[in-house]
Amino acid sequence: MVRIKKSPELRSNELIDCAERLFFQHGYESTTVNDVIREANVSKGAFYHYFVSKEALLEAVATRLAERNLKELQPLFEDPSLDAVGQLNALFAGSRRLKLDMAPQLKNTFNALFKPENVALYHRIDEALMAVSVPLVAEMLRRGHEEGTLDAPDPEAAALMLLQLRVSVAKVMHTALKRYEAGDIEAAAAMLDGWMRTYGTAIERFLKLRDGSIEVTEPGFARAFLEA
Amino acid sequence: MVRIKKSPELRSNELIDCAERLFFQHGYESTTVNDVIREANVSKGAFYHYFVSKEALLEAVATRLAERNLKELQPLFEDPSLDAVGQLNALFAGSRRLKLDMAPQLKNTFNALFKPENVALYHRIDEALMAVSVPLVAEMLRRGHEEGTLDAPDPEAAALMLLQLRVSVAKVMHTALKRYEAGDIEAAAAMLDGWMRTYGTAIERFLKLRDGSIEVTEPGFARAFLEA
DNA sequence: TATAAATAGACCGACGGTCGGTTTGTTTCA
DNA sequence: TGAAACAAACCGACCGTCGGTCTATTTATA
Repeated sequence: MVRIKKSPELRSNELIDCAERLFFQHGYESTTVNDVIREANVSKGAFYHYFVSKEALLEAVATRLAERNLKELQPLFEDPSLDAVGQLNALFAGSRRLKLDMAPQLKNTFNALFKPENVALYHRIDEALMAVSVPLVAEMLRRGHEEGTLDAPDPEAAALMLLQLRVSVAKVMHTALKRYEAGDIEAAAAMLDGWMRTYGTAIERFLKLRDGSIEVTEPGFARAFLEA
Repeated sequence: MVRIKKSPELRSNELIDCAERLFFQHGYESTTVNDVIREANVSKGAFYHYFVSKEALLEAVATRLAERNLKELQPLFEDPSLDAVGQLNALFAGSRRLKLDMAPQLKNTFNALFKPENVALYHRIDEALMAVSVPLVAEMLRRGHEEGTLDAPDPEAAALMLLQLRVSVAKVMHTALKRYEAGDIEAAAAMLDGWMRTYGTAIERFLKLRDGSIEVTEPGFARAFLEA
């Protein structure tokens, strides 16, 4: 094979690119190191020069995903024109926009992430996302508590719990998606919509906000997402 | 090797016994099928006669664990002398008793379950526990809503969310345990106690109960558990 | 030109899983 | 009654694949 040399960062990123694609496409366990190096046109020696193990590659994928997520969220949390509740709502609004824009990829991602052979992938990504999100949300809750716009005893704990609740929404999005694909469209949309509302209610009550102050979803969103 | 024949159920349970022990002791991934059959004194052929894969064995372990959990919880949920809030508190009280009684094993379990090589184990157990718990809790919430002792819109969704919150408590128990083992006893106890209180507050607020009606923990519990 | 980083790819051992065959118990029927 | 037929349980040698290692070679750079 011809010997090609590239800058370390480039190579490393190419490997992570391939891995990310393959992991989501075929699952983490079903993707072999040989698959990755074939796609990336790299020898095994080169691969193990950059990553000590397949596991390390997974971690790199998860970390990069979380970092990108952080970069998107960061500005929102630093916006001084919004109070904490406004930030939360902006977060959900942004999340909705993103979900609609990237619906096809996202659906694919969900399907991949919840496959049993992908628990490792799911877990690592969740861990990485939590690691970057908890401090951000905790800080937001602290500010909101000081402003008096919400009531969050122990912002750290509350942040983790709020983010933990997010998992239940992800779960229900997945089952709703399955149901939609099975043709049960009405039920799927109704379920997703209802659960997202309940999620909003849970947050409102937990943070002692008045009813309706959190807008996790908006009329027609569930359906629009499913049909996108 | 001498040929020993046993009733299928016995054999199968022996295999699950060994697997459970080995999985928790050395981790799921580090435990090989050969390890299991060696401990169980069974040939490979016999093993694959009972389980189609190593994965299937893991599922069996998780399912049995969840079933046992269900058997312990079932009576409590059927106790007619308690209202829904009383049931919840009884649940937490029982859980505390159990935690103190089995503290050593539980600590070991926690350490095993949160090791990175055990995500599959963790995930499967969580899934199995959820599957048996959600209907129970949902039914309890429905009853409570009818009684008027609590306010749970959409009991199914609320049940899943409440149970999802439990994960954050498990996470904090693990970190508190680590901190305790590192010698930071005061901080560990304070952290665990505080977070459990926050968990209680979250539940109270979500279900619109009056402050202090949910007793997730009691004075001195966190410390007692850590020192047990 | 010396040195270290980067790349190549043959190779290894362990692992999950398969397969052909044996043993044991149970059912069927002359 | 007993032997033939069948099914379930069991055995362990074997296989293909996979993550990871190793040695050799090339390339950049100081």
